[in-house]
Formats: sequence, structure tokens, C-alpha cells
Amino acid sequence: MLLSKSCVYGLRASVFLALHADREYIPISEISEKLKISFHFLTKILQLLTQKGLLVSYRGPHGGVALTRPPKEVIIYDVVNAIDGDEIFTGCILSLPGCGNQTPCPMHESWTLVRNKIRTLFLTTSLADLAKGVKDNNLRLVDIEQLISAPADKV
Amino acid sequence: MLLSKSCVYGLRASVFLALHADREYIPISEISEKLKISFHFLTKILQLLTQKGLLVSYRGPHGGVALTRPPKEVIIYDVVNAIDGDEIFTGCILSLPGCGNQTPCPMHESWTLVRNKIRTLFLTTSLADLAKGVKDNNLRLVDIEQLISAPADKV
DNA sequence: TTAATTTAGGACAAAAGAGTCTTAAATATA
DNA sequence: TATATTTAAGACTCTTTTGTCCTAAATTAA
Ligand code: SF4
Ligand code: SF4
Repeated sequence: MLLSKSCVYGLRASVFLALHADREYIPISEISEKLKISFHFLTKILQLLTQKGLLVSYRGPHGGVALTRPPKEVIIYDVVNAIDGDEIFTGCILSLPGCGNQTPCPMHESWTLVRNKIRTLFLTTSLADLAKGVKDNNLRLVDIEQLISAPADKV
Repeated sequence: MLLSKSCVYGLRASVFLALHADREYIPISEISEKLKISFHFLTKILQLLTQKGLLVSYRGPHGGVALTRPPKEVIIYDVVNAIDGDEIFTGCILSLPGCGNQTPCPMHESWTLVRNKIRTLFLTTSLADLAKGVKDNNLRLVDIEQLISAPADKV
């Protein structure tokens, strides 16, 4: 997988939070139910995002998590970087440790070009962009088969 | 990692074989020593490439492995596809199973564009291209630190 | 024919990723 | 204060990936 499972779950949950940015804290249990992600696993991932400063959390009744910044200001680069690190944006294709621009491997130049496309995509896409796609075009964040079995729960 | 370890090792070994395409069968032990890859692990990977038809193998003294086709005709897409499958070329970024063009997620369009860049790079790069880079520009296939400790073994 | 070389194949172990579960701490409300 | 709600933290299990090791089969050469 290009992104780890944790990262994908973290991204989906972040978009969900962006879609509900008008509300107060949102309990992780609600996110996990709506997005069909294991509650405990998602909790761990969101704890990480909280530690990295992307989310704020609040314990107790009416508690939950919320985005620290408006969805427009949160680029998905930050979400990915917080969970998976920046290897996908800066790493190499042949994975030769210790190489650099002075002694690049045969794929360095062409790979760097493509890698920058990936980087740019993640740098220029915000949670608001993704949330807008979901709202405007009636898109979805959960598996289509799960949608079919419970269409009322569409997010 | 974008590509699995197995895939990276398989690619490096393939480029090594391209660099020695004029020779007969090359023992896996030689490849593993020159490229500092575990012999037994590399053997497994090259067995897979042999099963997929990218290499031919021959047992016994003077045996080893060799490319089935001239390096110019082997695109690295095929090597990656043989080892890691085509997920990197066809897979999605949010990993929602069961989605499609009819019901794309918010990142589908932009991601498809970037993904095609990756695909094109791997479709248009041959083992000969990589081997040429190694020969012409004095590049390398092994970790630079390993080079420093044994510069005579440079490949 | 015997010994040496080399790939084939599969069992096994270690490490990392993914996921589950339990307990503790914080908070709100009755 | 007591109880319910909710995140925090860490132990634990399961699966996949990565890597090691041993034996079998094919081939060459003495
Ligand atoms: S030279 Fe570039 S592509 Fe090649 S191994 Fe190094 S960072 Fe990766
Ligand atoms: S719509 Fe496209 S990018 Fe989105 S989950 Fe499906 S394949 Fe992936």
C-alpha cells in the first residue's frame, strides 16, 4: 500500500471531522461507527494526530476530538506526514540509503520528477477540498458495499 | 515503502544482470555478494522472477540466472508487477474497496493523474536505461557506505 | 560413479504492521 | 459524591513482511 492503513484511516477520519467542523467535539465512537473503522484502532491513530497538534481532544461527556484549524488550512500532507512520516514525499525508489544528489542512482532524476507530483498533490489538497468533494458530488468515505447494506448511514 | 524490499532487491538484481547481459548464467551468489543482499532471500525473489518468465535459471556448475530478453526490452514495470503486483499502478489513495469511476472518492481525479505519471515512468524505463545510467555516469547500485568500505567492488 | 556446484522449495524465526482489550485519568451531570 | 462518558496509555494477539536455514534436485567435471 502506498499509504499505511493507519494513514488512510486517519485521513478518512480527518475528512469526516472537516465535514462536521461546525459541531463541537465529536466522539471517536461516532467516527468509528460511521466510517466502519475499529474504535480502538482509530483511537490510537487519532491520539497520534492529537499529539502532533492536528487535533484537540476533550475527555468526558460531550468530549471527543476536533480539528485545531479550519479545514481549509489543513493540508493532507500534514496528516500523512504525522502518521506515515515524509518518506513518500522525500524517499527514493530504489531505497539506497546514504545516496544524494552527488551520487544519484539511475532512477533519481526521473523519480524525483514524479515524486514532486505526489508531493505537490498532497501539499495543495486541503481537508476542505476533500470535504467539498464529498458534499458537492455526493461522494463517500466508506466502502460501497457497506453503503449498500446501510444506505441511511451515508456520510 | 513505496516498493517492498523484495521488489527493490529484485530491481537491483535485474539491473545487475542487465549490466552483465553479455555473460552466460550468473550465479545468484555473485549477485548477492556484489549487491550485499542476503543470498537466500535474493534466491527466493529471483525464483519468483524466473517463474514469471523474466529470468531463466540453470542449475549446476556454471549455472545461475540470466535475463530472458535483452535489457532494452525489459521494462521495469514488469519487474515491479511480477513481485509487488500492480497495486502501485492501479491502486487508489484512500483505499476504499469497491469504488469505481461511477462513485469516485474526493481524491480520485487528482490521484489518477499522479498515478499515471508513476505508471508512465515505469512503463517507459527499461533495464537498459538503468544500466546505461550506471555505466555512463558512474552511478551505483549499492549503499554508498558499503562502497566506501570496499570501493574495489563497485558495480 | 562420486563429488562439487548451483537453483528449487519449504520450514522456520524475527520484525513490523494491524487490530483487540483492559485499566487509568479527566470531565460532566445527577 | 457517585456515576456515566470519553480520551490516554499500554499490554497483548494476529497477520504480513522480511530474513535464515536446511534438504532435494539438476548439472558438471573429475
Ligand atoms: S539516487 Fe535518488 S532515486 Fe536513487 S536511491 Fe538515491 S534517492 Fe533514491
Ligand atoms: S475513488 Fe479513486 S482514489 Fe478514491 S478510493 Fe476509489 S480508486 Fe481510490
